[in-house]
Amino acid sequence: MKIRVRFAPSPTGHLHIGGLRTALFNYLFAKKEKGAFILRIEDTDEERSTQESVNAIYDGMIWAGLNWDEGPMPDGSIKGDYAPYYQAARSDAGIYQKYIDQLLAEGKAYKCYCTPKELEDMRAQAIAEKRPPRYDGRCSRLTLEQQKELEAQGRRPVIRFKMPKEGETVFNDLIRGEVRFANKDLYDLVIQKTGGYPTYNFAAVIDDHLMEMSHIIRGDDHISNTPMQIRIYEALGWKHPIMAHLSMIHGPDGTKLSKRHGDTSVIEYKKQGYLPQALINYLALLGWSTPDSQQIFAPGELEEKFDIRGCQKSPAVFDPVKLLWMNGDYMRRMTIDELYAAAKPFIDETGVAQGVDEEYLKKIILLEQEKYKTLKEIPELISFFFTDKVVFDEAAIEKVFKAETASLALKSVIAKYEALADFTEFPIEAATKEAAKENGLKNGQVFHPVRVAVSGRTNGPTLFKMLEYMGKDMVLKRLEAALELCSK
RNA sequence: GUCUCGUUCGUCUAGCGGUUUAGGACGCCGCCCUCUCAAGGCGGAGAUCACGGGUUCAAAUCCCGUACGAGACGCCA
Repeated sequence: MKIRVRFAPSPTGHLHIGGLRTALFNYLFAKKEKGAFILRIEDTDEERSTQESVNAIYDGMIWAGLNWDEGPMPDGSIKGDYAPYYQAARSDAGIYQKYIDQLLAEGKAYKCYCTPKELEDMRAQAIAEKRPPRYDGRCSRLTLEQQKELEAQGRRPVIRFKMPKEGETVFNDLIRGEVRFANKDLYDLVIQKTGGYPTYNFAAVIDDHLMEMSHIIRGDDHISNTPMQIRIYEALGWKHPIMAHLSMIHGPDGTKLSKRHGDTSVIEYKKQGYLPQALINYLALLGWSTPDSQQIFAPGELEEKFDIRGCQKSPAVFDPVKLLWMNGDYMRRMTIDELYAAAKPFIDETGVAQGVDEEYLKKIILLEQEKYKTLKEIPELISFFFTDKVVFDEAAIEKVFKAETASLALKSVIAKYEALADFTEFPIEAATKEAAKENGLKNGQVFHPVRVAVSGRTNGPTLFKMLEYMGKDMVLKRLEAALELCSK
């Protein structure tokens, strides 16, 4: 059997973390099984679907590196032999209508004339009477005359699928094993809306079959749809794909991850300076693991090691702190060229290093590589190299410059540095230590004021390299200026 | 309310009947390294495996209940 899986988002907003994870598991499964990963756009919600959202989904997927083998492409072209990949276009092509007509003709579906208001009242009443709020199938008993009468009144019907009411529907879920539903708990769901578009439960079945999906990997919020979809497959005489329901991602409060939890758009993570590889690695580990609990995966390793049997049945809480750690870990593993390329847009955005020589900027970035957790914090950490004046941290002044010996330390260091012909790391270090020794100061009593004087803060890169990169002129200027801030 | 699914350190997880004093990771704490901050190294605290019954010589692991949690119940997907 050819392995074919899909990610089928509805374009009603940005691609979010939950959606990305579903896409990722499908992608990894396809890669691992040497199958095809298909993108299908489920835009049958006429009110909410937008092309803008489709573009946002493309952006998110491409940034995350989840390239699809089939589907619509951002440049407007189409890849794959099962086009169209937009459901609205498929609907316009009459693809769904054909099967609607077939089910109608076979008596497996019927017209329902209930208005949204009537349905809402029915639900409200059912809840009040503590009954399940489901459609009771009343329109299935309408005679032809009654239907004509309602149409004469100007009512437009929806089409509902006639669910079996007895027996049970059982399917074998790849992740959960056997799942059984009593058919009495199913209900006659709408398969075609008044406007002529199919509903999700119907369109997904038709397309998954027509596009020859071998497996359906989706969130377990779809589990209760599954028996009804299976009944539609059967009514059409089709075999259903293998089902696999992923556990949900939860927020810290234990409910399904939503916007207020940080289920923010994938692009927002990009803006916040996360690396796509790190986000993907983190997401892969939410609800999935290898037998040895491996944490960090080299490029291509996830694709190789993914095994759907490692999927967790229970939901996972999204932990931004671990994501942050992982992002930092990925940043530490980057070569300077990689890091520079990734950081450049963030640096340019702030304008802190405008016109700075590339090789020089790389050296500066490298100085604090082990400190970065996101790309976004790089400009702030390196900006003191490029500003005219040092921006001092108040606490640093208080702690370091107010020391009795600060002024003495700076003065002696200035004298030493002025005399230095070779202003590079090791001579600077020797000169600084000499200054300390000659004045009976501990190294720290000199190092710390110098550090604050040139950088404005107490925590920064290794001192002497920093001074070397900064250059003699700037260092001396800053040391002089700092003298003003010291208590005598 | 009904149905479905789930339940191992705070969090992500390993574990698929004996090798378990329940392993790893994040976070937390301590020590080392050290010019600061990080990073790194080492160590520590942290889980009566939700609870109660069974099955078995033996259960975190199998079965049944209970509790709790989540999801679904749309002319949304």
